[in-house]
Amino acid sequence: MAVVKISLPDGSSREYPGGSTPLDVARSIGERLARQSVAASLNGRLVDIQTPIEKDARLELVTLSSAEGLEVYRHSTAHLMAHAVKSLYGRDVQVTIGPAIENGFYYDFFSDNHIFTPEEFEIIEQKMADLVKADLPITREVVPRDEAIRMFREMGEKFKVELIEDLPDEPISIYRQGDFVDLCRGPHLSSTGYIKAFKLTSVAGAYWRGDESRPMLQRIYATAFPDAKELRNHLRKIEEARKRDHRKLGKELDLFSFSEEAGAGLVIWHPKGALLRTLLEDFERREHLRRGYDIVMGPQLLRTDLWKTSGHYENYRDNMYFTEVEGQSYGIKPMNCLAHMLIYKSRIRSYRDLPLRYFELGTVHRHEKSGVLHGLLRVRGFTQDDAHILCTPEQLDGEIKGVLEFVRDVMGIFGFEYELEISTRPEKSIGTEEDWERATSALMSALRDSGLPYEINEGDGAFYGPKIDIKLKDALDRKWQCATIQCDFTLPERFDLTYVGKNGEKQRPVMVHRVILGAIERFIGVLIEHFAGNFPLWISPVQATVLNVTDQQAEYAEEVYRFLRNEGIRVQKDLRNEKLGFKIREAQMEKVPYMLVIGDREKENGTITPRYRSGKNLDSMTPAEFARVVRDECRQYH
RNA sequence: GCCACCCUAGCUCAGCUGGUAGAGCAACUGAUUCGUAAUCAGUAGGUCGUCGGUUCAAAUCCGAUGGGUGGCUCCA
Repeated sequence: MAVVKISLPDGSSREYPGGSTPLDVARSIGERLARQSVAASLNGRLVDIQTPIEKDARLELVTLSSAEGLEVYRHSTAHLMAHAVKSLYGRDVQVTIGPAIENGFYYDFFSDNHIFTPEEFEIIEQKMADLVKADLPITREVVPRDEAIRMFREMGEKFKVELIEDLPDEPISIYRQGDFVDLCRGPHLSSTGYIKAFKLTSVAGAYWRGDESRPMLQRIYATAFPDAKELRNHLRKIEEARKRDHRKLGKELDLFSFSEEAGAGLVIWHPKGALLRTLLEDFERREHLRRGYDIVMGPQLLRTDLWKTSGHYENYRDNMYFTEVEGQSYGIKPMNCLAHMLIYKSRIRSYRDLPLRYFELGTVHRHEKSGVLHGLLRVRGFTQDDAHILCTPEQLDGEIKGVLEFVRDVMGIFGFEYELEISTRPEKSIGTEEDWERATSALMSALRDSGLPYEINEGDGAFYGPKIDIKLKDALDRKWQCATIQCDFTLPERFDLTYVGKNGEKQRPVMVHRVILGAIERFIGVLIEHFAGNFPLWISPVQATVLNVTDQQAEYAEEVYRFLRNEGIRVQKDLRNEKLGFKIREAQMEKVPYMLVIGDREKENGTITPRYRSGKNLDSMTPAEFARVVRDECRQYH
C-alpha cells in the first residue's frame, strides 16, 4: 500500500499508509487529541475526521476548542435535532436547512399540519438524548445529482430537492445517521454519541430562503455546547442579560412607557426618563457647538410638494404620515434634511462659507411595520441628533475624519465598544463614477486613519451614496445601528444647491448626512442595558436621595434637600416614617447613585453621610462639600 | 407586513378539561421613631385588552380588532 506524507502545523511531517484518516493521525499523536478532534483541515479544506487520505497533504486537526470545531459540533447537533423531529413527526414535517450560529444553531422545518410549540421542546430534547445514547455513526456518501434528487423526492422532501437542483457542483454529498439522511456539505462529527449539551430555546417564523414571497417555515432555535457546564453558564448569562433588558428596567426605574391608547411605537417619557433625555440633549448641544456646528430647527410638517422635490414622496412615501388642511397636503417629516436644504438655499453661498454644519435634534416619524417595533430600539417617533454637512469636495475628507473622531470621543465617554461597517455602491444607484470614487475613498481613508477595524459591505450602500455605519450591541448581543455617516449625491442635485467658487463660477457642494447617537430613543435603550440602569452620575436623573433616620431629623433633612436642589444637584428626599434599612433598599432598587443619611450625629454637626450605591459609605461631610464632590465627579467625563 | 405565542388588581403572577376571580408587592388607615437592602396589623382595589359569536352558563371555546413577545422580511 502506498505511503502518504502528512505535514502537521508544528512543521513536522510523518508518513502513514494511504487511506489513513485524520483520526488515525490524531491517535498516533495522542489519545487525548483523538478524543478532542471533531474534524480536520486537509490542505485548508475542512473535512470529516474519517476521510481517507490518499495523497501527501497538509493536515491540521480541528478540535472543539476552535471556532471551526465548535461550528462542526453545533451543525451536527442541528442534524441531530432534525433527526429527532423526523422520527417524531415523520412525513408531517419536511426538513430544510439548519446552520450553526453564534452559541448554537437553528433548523427550519416546513409543515402544513404541525405547529411547533415550546411545550414540545422537552419531547424533542428527549428524543435527541436517545439518539445520542444510541451513538449512531454519522457517515458521508457521495451520490450523483439525479440520484440525490430521486432519493429526496421519494422521501417527500421537496425543499431539499429544490436545494439540490440549485447546487452548482456534482456529485452531491449526503450524511446518514441511523435512518436519517440529510443533504449536507459537512463536515460532521463521526457519531451522535459525541454530542453532549444542548437546549431548544425558541421557535419563530422564517421565510424559505429569506424571501417574503416564499412559504413561511418554522424555525427552532437551540443552543449547544461541548459540555453541560458551558451550557449552564451560557443560559445563566442570558438570564442575566434579560434582567438588564431596557424594557424591564424602563418600567422598574419609571423612565418611560408605551400606551396602547396612544399608539404602537410612540414613547411616553416619564419625569425621570425625560430628564435623562434632556441631559443627553444638553450634552449634545454643547458638544456640537464646540465642534463648529450650527444649531438649527425645522418644522414637523412640510408641504407634500417639497417631499416630491426631495424624492422622499417617490421612495419613502409608505413610511410617511400625511395630513391635509385647507386643501393643502402636508407630510410629517421622516427625516430632517429638507429644512436644512432650505436654510442653505436661503442666500447665496460662497466657498468661503463652507463647510456649513447644520445640527438639529430633529424629531421624526416613520411608519415602521408593526412587527419590527421593539421597545425603545425600534419606534415610530424618535429624535435624531442629526446634522448635514455641506462642504467642497476638497473638504470632504477632513469632514468625515472629524465626524469619526466625534463618534470615537462620544462612545469613549460612555464606554461603548462598537463595530464599524462601510457600504459601497449598490447596483441601483445614482451619481457619477467620480462622485462615488471620491466619497468612498474619503470614507475609507478616514476609517484607515482611525486605526479601528471595519468590515466592508460591498454594494450595500444607499442608492444616493456610500456610508459608514456604527453598531452597538444590546444586552442580548443584538446589534443596533446608532451612528451613521452617509454621503449624499441626490439632495444637493435635487435642490440645486450651489456655492460660488474661487473662480466665480457656481459649484455643487458635497453633502454628508450624519448622526452620532443616532436616535436618542434607541441610544437610551442601549445605554440602559449597557449600564444595567446604573447610570453615570452626570446623566443620572436622580443623583442623590436624602434619607432621615427618624422624624427627629426631618426638618434638618428638608433643609439639606433644599440646599442641594438650589445648588443644582438632582436630589430627592425620602422623609417617610420608615426604618432606614427600608429606605435604603428602595433607593438601591431605584439605582440612585448617592444616599445621604441623616441621623442625630449629622444633624448635630451640620453634615450628611453619603452612601454610594455600591454600598460603600463616604466620610461625613457638609452639604456644600457634597455638592462639590458631585460636580467634580460629573466633570470627569471630559 | 408574515408565522407562532401572550394580554387577569398599579406591578409580578396563579386560576386543570366552560359554572361569572386569587396571592405577593405597591396603595390607603392605624400602631411603631427604629442608623445602612423589606416593622406589624387592618382596609380597599379587577365588567379577566376591546368588540362580536357559540352556550342555560365564557377569564376559560370560536372570530375580528388593538397591544406586546420571539423571529423572518424590511429599515438602517
